[in-house]
Formats: sequence, C-alpha cells, structure tokens
Amino acid sequence: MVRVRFAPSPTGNLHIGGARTALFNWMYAKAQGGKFILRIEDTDKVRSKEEYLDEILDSMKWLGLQWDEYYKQSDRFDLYRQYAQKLLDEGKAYKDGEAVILTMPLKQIKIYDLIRDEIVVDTKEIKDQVLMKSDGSPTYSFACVIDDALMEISCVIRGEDHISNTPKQIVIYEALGFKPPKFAHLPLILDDERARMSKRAGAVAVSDYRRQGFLPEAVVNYLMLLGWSPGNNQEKVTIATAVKNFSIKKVNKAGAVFSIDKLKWLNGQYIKDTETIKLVQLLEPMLKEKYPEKSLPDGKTLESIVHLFKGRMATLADFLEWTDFIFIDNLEFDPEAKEKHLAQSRSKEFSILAEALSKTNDFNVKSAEEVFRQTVEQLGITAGDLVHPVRVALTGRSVGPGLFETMVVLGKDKTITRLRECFNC
RNA sequence: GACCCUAUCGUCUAGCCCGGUCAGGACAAGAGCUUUUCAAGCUCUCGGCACGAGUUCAAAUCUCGUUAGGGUCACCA
Repeated sequence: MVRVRFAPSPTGNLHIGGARTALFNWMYAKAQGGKFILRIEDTDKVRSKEEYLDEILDSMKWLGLQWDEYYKQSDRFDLYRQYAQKLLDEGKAYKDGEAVILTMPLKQIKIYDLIRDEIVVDTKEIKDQVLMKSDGSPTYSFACVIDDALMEISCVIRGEDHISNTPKQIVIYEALGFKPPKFAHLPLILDDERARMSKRAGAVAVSDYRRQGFLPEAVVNYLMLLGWSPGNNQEKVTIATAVKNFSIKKVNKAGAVFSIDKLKWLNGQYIKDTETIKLVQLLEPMLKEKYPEKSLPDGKTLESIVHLFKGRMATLADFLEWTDFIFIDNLEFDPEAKEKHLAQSRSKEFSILAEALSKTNDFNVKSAEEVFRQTVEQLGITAGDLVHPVRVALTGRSVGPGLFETMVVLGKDKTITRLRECFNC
C-alpha cells in the first residue's frame, strides 16, 4: 500500500515550495491509488500558531490537495516519550539533564532515494542526536521517524534540504527497530539569485498568489512543471493528466528557478479557458471588497465586462486594475496618457461626438462605431486622431480593449458625461 | 571549513537509463502580420549540452577529474 505524507510545520504560511512538495506527494499517491496523509508538525510550542495552521489548511484546500488522513504531532507527545524511554532502557540513548540523546553508532548509512539513487554517508560525520528536548517535547527527527514508521509511510517525499537529515533519521529507525521507508528528495525552488526561495524574493506564500488573482489550477500546473515534465512538450497540463503520467523517477535532480513570468502566462491561459460566468463568480467578491460603497452592475453587465477583459488579463488583479474606470466616479488620469492625448483641447470634437452619441437609441458596439465614424468624417479627421483622446477621456488610460466595446461597457450616460466634462464644457 | 546534492538556451524543460536524429518545446527577448491603442493571436529570429581528460568508429548521453552553484552542519522544523 502506497502511503505518503506532507508534514508542514505551522510556524508560517504554506510556502510555495511546501505546496509543491505537497503536490508531488499527492500526485504520487493518486498515481498509485495510495493514501495522502497530512501531518502537522507542531512540536515547537513557541513558534507554532493556530492562524498559520488555518492558513495552511485553507491553501491546501484551495489547491485541491485533499488529504485522506490527518494527524497533529502535539496530540502524540506520550508516544514519543514512550519510545524515548524504550531507547533509554535499551541503552541506545542517554540522558543529559532532562534531554534524551541518541548514541550515534559508527557505520555507513545507505539511503535509497528514488530520485537520486543511492546516497552513502558515514555516521562519523554526525553527532549524537537529541531525541527529546529538556522541555519534554520531541525533536523534529525523532517525532518524524516515529510517525512515519507508525503511519506506515512507504515513501518519504520531501525537499532536498532534508537529505542531510536522512542518515540521522535512518539511525533512529534502526535504533527503534523500524524499517526505513523509501525516500525521494525533491530539488529546491530557487529565487533569481539561485538561492532557496525566500521572502525577499517577493510572494512566497500560496495565499499571496491567491490574493493576487492566480487560479489554483494555474498554480498547481506551474508547480508541477518545476522539476517534472509530462514529456510531451505540453505546458498546460491538468492535474488529472499529470497524475496519469506521473513518475517520481522522472523528477529532476537540479534546483529550479521560480519564474513569475511563466506563472502569469500560464494563469492567463487558464483565465482565457475559464467560462466567463465562472470568472464573474470569482471576481464579484473581489470587486465588492474593492468598492464596498458601490452597488455592482447586474450579472449580465458584469459578464460582458469580464468577457471584454478576459483575453488580456494575466491575473484577476489585472481585471480590478484595468476596469476601475467603470466603477469609480472621479477618473484618475495616467499622466503620460493625458500628456500624450489630451494636451491639446478636443472640446469641440468631444462635444460633437457626445451630442451625436446622445441621439442613438440603441447604444451598442455597432451603433457607437457608426456614430463615431460619421463624426470623424464630418470633422475631417482620421479615426485614430480621435480614438486615442477619447479612450483616455473615458478610461484615464491610453491602452485597453476596443474603444466601442469600452464605450458600451461604460454605458451611454457615463460615456457622454465624461466626454462633455473632460474639458469642462 | 566539513559533509552531501547538482550541472542542456537568460529561465522551466525534452533528450541521458538502452551512445549514432540540423539538441525539441515553453516563458522571456527581438522582428513581422493583424489592429483605433495596448494586450491577445499567428509567423519568424535570437539563444544552450560548464570545462578538461578518458572509453568508443561515434559522447549532451558512459567514466574520472576540475570548476561553479546549492543544501546541511540547532534541545527550529
């Protein structure tokens, strides 16, 4: 029976690297019809926080990494104490004050690693290991070994930073009379400096990416591609397909630099392929949060707005940023856009256009364009001459979707008002 | 410093196990098409087997070494 576990410590938010470790464990379990266990390693009473636990659980669910069994090490302290006593009784460990320390036997330890093959370490490089701290709590390695053994974990899949813990833990397995599991040490996720990803490199918590408007499918997809590939040149891979093709032996050995650009691109792909209605559901609460005072447009209107921006946004946050002109009353102009397109007064053109638009009965993309083109012709200027100033007048920006779609989404009244008020006429 | 891990375009990677395809794809970058702008989309371009030996008719692929990067050396996990 394949049994794997993800064992986060609630001393911080779920890190993007931790999420990938969880994902690989999850995929490995699913690929082999095994069980995925979530074990909270909260033996450090001082640093563990309830809020971090909640955040980790939330992020796991958001990513879709449902677990089959759940344990908390803080519930199991008696167990660790019993095993410590056993080692004491057998003379394999000794006491130093209240602490229990394992005597390191001199020997060669062989780790069988599914990704790196055999790793051999001589225990002469390792000091005696503390098993129980003076305060009565177990050390990481001790609790980890007992739990992995008792929970019958068949393969420990974790980050490369644990390689040097592994021989120490194998010694503990042997002292306890347990059979060590298989191991698989994943390469680390690196920052731009090729060092292990840390907070100064930007967003590092899964919840940060969630807040920034990344879709869980895209995050999962991106993460699985760091150190693994389905091998068919595909970039957009659903988790179901990945599970079908997954093999831990095909995981890379070298660290992988995290690329926010590629994540954004992938996220954009997912957004494009997501049904508009679904996006509206995701965006609505975000809009409510951003504009608590406003009443949002009805579903149909919202849908047309989302539809208009769907193909161009990389994150949901982009939508919020780009559509502010629809929701705010006092437009803020991008200084550069204003300088470029509104430096010269267009009050005559704008008022003529506003007047013409006001006469349209059915204000839609087609009619707006017709009116616009007639006005331009009447004024003897080119469409381009007026398009850009009008866009800036309506949205505050020089870039955006098609002008006529933008007008319709803004609504007839606001379009006309903004044209008229632009130069205070 | 000691020990351990690693090394294909700027980045993520396919190929490596079972030597012989112009070393393939994606992101980024550059160019073009399209367009009222930007983005998207499509087409094209740029760009890589860290280095040195060895084995072999033949090495990205096997072996050794060098160099470089990373990780770990806690009564933190």
